[in-house]
Amino acid sequence: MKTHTESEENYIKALYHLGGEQPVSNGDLAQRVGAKGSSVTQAVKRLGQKDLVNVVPYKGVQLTPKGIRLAKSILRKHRLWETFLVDKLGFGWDEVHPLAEQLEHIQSEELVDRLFQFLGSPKHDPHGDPIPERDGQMPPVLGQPIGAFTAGAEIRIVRVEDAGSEFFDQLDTMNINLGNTYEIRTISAFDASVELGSPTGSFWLSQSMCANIYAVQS
Amino acid sequence: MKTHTESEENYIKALYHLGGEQPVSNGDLAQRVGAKGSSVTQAVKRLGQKDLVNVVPYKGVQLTPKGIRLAKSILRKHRLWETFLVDKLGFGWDEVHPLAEQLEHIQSEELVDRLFQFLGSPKHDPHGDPIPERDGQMPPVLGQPIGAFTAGAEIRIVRVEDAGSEFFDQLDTMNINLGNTYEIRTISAFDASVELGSPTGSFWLSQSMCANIYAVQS
DNA sequence: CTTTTATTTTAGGCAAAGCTAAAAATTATC
DNA sequence: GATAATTTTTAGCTTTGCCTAAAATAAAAG
Ligand SMILES: [Mn+2]
Ligand SMILES: [Mn+2]
Ligand SMILES: [Mn+2]
Ligand SMILES: [Mn+2]
Repeated sequence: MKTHTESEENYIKALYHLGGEQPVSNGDLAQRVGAKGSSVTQAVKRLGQKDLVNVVPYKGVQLTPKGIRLAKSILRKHRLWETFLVDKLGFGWDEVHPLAEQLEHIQSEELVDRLFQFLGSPKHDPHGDPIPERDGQMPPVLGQPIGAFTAGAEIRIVRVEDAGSEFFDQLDTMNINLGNTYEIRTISAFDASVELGSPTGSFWLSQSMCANIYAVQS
Repeated sequence: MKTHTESEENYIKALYHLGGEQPVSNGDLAQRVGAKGSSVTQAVKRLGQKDLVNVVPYKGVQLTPKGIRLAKSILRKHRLWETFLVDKLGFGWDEVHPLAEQLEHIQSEELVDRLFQFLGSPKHDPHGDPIPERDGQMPPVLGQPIGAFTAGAEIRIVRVEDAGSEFFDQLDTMNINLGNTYEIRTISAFDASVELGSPTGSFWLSQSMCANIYAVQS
């Protein structure tokens, strides 16, 4: 049960985010971790020696099974900490990501298990993203983009994509939260914007807002 | 509000632990951080450049006011996290120190403030050690060693020194916890061991156990 | 199928943090 | 006060992780 540096873990996380189990290009990885390509070449060489990735020069980098396991365990910690910060400490869902990026590197199986219990064995984090299970299984990725429903449908918001702080601000000012339910009133044939109705009135959501908000029929 | 590396923070913490505001020798510091003297010489030079310590070659290293502020803020985080781990996650008080050594390096004022509130604004950690206030003030260091009381006194355990895991195991098997109250029955003139009485019976504590257990009259 | 463009790797540096071994300074001893 | 023992510093090396600039390779365009 070796231990990894923060940098290593960030590369693994980036690889999982970009490609999942598929190979990722040097350039994309460099962009994601915020380093230069040359640094990435070196870094993945180190990861390769630890059997966390397979590197094919000029072709791409791919997580090994071991790398995937590590990626999921970091993601699990990230999302559990986000849940803690929102549910227990009262942070806004737009504030917790940078903090979770620090907390996700704390190493202790025991701590993760206890945190998980303390939070009531959650399956999804404050943004609706699935929290990997202890054994690596992934709960379902919930919902479809709002635009995918048809007029008349009753929907419940179950997930939002992290589309930056302005997006979260907009959700905030419109009072849109996970769990909210609406009726789909209209879907514009012109610009794909959507009119949502609730007991208290109705309002329009732009196409780009809709694209980042996921819901299920309720 | 610059940010510090984990190594830097560990040196600062070690300096505060060893000398408080007083100078500390290279050797003592090396021993405490688990590095060689030569590494320490280098490290404190770097800390000096950041105005966290004053170095007098061959003489010793001393925290600056800025260094003291940092030391206290790390200690605050350490002890708040220990409180969280014990009070909220149900860890034993003998298990939390290594975890807190990781968590103490998480950087976020906001997180510390919210954690503090969440825990009910505690003044002391699970071992009875004072938690520095937001502004650097220190709550009182509680209690006197058990041997300092006189026979007949009613006492309450308020603090234990971290004297290693065997010490904690011993406390555990003897069922001794913070908050417990006893009567001092006897203090041996021969070996300074102490007989404590409780409603359920009485038992003897060796001198070296007593030296690490602090109590107040109750 | 060349040539141009874009991507990736190499080569060479730098800073943080550690190490060992040798030199220098301090402290203790006779 | 000179010498021996201890402590501290210097010098030189290592690894991680990042950088820039140049060389090599792959992909796109003609
Ligand atoms: Mn996140
Ligand atoms: Mn991270
Ligand atoms: Mn502790
Ligand atoms: Mn530490």
